[in-house]
Amino acid sequence: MTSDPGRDESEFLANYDPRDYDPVSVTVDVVALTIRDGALHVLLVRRGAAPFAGMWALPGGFVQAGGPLQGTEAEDLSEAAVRELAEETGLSAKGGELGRVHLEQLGTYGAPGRDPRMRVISVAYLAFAPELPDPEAGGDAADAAWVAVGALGLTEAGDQRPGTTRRLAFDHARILSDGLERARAKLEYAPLATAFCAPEFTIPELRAVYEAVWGEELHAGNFHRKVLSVPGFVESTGATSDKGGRRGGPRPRLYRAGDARLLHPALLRPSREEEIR
Amino acid sequence: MTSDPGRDESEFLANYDPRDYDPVSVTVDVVALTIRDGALHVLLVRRGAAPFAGMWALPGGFVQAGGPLQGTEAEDLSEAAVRELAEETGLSAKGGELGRVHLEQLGTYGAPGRDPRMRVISVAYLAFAPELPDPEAGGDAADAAWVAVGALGLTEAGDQRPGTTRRLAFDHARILSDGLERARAKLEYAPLATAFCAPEFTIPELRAVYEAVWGEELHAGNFHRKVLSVPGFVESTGATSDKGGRRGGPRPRLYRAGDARLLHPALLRPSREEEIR
DNA sequence: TGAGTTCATCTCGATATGAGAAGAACATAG
DNA sequence: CTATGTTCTTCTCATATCGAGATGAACTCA
Repeated sequence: MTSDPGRDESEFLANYDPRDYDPVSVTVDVVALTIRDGALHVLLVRRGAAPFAGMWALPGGFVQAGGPLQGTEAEDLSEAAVRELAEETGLSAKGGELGRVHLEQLGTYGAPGRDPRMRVISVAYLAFAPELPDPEAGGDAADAAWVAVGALGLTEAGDQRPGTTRRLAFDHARILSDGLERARAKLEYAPLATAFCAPEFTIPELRAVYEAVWGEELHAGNFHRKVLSVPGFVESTGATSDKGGRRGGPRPRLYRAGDARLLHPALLRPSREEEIR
Repeated sequence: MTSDPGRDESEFLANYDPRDYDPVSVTVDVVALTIRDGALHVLLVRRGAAPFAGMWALPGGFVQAGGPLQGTEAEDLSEAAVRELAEETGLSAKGGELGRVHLEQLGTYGAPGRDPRMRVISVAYLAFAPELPDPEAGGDAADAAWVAVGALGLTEAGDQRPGTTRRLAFDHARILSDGLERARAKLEYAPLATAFCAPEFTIPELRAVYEAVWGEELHAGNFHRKVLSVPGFVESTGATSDKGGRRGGPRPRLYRAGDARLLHPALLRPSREEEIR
């Protein structure tokens, strides 16, 4: 050990040349989920450039490292996720459509060969959004659309069933599968379902979110009792919706998201018994 | 769209030069946890080289990109985690001491400026190990040791309290904090506590794991009832420990880990009420 | 031998859950 | 306008789970 590590360090930095190492690129990909027409949808872009040109993919792109070659500012990973989402879909980031989305890190995918160009490490993010307008393609994307998750033919193994029309590029089928499983699990113990709703929502709307994500119907009475009994999940606005349901029924009451960060006790999905082993 | 995307793609790859981009490095860091003397310990190395020479850090290092400059094989991220763990601690990877550790991805940290050398993205892994021998320093590490987590003065904000002797390099205090919170949460619904134990263990030993990770005492009778009632958590060996407890008591029975992947119903920690808001 | 500790099991009240029922409010077809 | 069917909201009841405490037997140590 030296008595002056500070000197060692500046000396080290002066002699350090990153170009002596094999290059690795870092990208950010986003699994953005929303509910449309009662079904879970994911935001996809059609690739306009190689590799995998013409195939569908999660919105994403390279992280701006910050340096002289491209003259870009260094950005944190979550900032890169929001930027890519905005660039490739035409949705506005700050205060606009993307202002109310919940964003969290999903995982990082770095198997050798997952990108034919070079060694690419992808940091995947998971986003939950209320119903948003149709996206407009931008950046490298030839097209962009909300696609029903059920139409992608995802298998439990993270693949797509043969015959599925919209094929996903890279290992994005696996990333999407992981994101869906995370969403299903997290709805149990976190108040995330409200992120899919408008600022004011009804209990039946909230139940529709759970049913869309979990893919199974819930007991309306028990769900209602449960949501109101979990402290901080929702709070009443005192108001009532101005219309009844599409097929009849009384006007439901309106609620806001509460201040709880965890749901206790949790809302467990009925089908969990199958997954235990 | 072209009618022959394959040609586009090979053409693209021929013209593609990664050196046109600002460089980003990717490292893997490991939060390796174990129980020693009834307390939770984490594996740390003392840095021998700049930056942060002399400070303590999580074991880790650069991912081998696979390329001509260094002549290394490309490796997946989890392989890199095991390799770094072995290199810097002298523990043997395959079939040896590291053979029985549980490894999972924790998260990725990429804030600009977190490494003074250059833009570095760190993929953090979380490892759960039964009691292992003392490590031997290797690679870039000047020293390596199991350190009691309680002695590091971690705050909820991911910092270290002033006056703590062992200072952590980079943002490793935050990474460690995140790893501990993941461990605490995951013990609730996954049979991970058995990963801290020998192949055969007693219910009181399992309870000691929960108490060490959660930092609170549990009701022995209720814990016993609960563990035996969760399907697939543990299975009886039929045998009985050959000694009683250190301070008396009957000889406890021996169990093995069961085949459950999720604990249902979960074992909820008593103190969770404080974290809800 | 005696005192103190621990394992393993049981009891009891409080709480949570699943399934079903019922009344009131509403949309829509006729 | 009326009749029919749907939906919201609240109940009931049986069952499952949980927290707290108690008990007897087995064991260590002084």
